Amino acid sequence: MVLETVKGLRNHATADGVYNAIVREYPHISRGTVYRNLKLLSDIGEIRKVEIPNGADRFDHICHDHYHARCVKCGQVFDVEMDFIADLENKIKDTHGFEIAGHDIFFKGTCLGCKK
Amino acid sequence: MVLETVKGLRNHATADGVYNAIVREYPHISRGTVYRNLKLLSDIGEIRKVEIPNGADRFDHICHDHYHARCVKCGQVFDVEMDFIADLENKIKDTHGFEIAGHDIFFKGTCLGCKK
DNA sequence: ATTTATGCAAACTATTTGCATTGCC
DNA sequence: GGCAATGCAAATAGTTTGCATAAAT
Repeated sequence: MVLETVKGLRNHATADGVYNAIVREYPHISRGTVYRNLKLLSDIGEIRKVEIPNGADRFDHICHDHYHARCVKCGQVFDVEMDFIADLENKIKDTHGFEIAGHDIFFKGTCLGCKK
Repeated sequence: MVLETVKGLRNHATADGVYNAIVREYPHISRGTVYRNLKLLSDIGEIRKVEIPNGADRFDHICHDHYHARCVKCGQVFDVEMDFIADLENKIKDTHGFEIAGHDIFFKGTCLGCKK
């Protein structure tokens, strides 16, 4: 049910958003269960956990690798239409032995709604 | 004193790290004061606050724009030796009205110490 | 019956804030 | 005296966890 909900809410739902969506139909569910299942689902790769700097984690149904933008006013997270730079880590001059496993890019700014 | 300490600890200190460093010499200082001064100093641009996905904020003395890598095992944050991509936001195909103010790149992986 | 998941509440981490108090010009 | 900075504790947000109960196999 958590999986269905994450897929349904397309907008990078927070754990709390998922909980709120589910609790409307199943008032007995607890936050603990939501968190546990979100963790489980992202561990097995059914959904993706997007860790946001200075903000609650977001959960998205997996599609392609992509970047995110966060509005500094309302905190909403948006997908960024930009090609994924698969070879970005090759641009690092010296990793000093750090073994890179991946990267994320976050843009910050003001969303359309908050500009008004 | 908070400023001195952030400059002294070069390694992206957390607020707690700054507090711990100061409290050794001034046992009376409170976390609240450290947080308040860290905020103040980063607001006026004396230090830089680096907001980390899924981790405590880090504070650094300002130098150039640069990216960070975080070890998934120990949580330590490292500077990445890579040119800053000033025009990265120009690669976005359609911002949908989102006004970009800046970006950050985070690499994740395993540091030298934790690989052993 | 035995494993597994759930609800609930408490704990935890990082941070902010209200408020009385201290220190300074 | 008056104003800003501090200490302290409580409040907050997001998340995890221990444990007894309830489901599922």
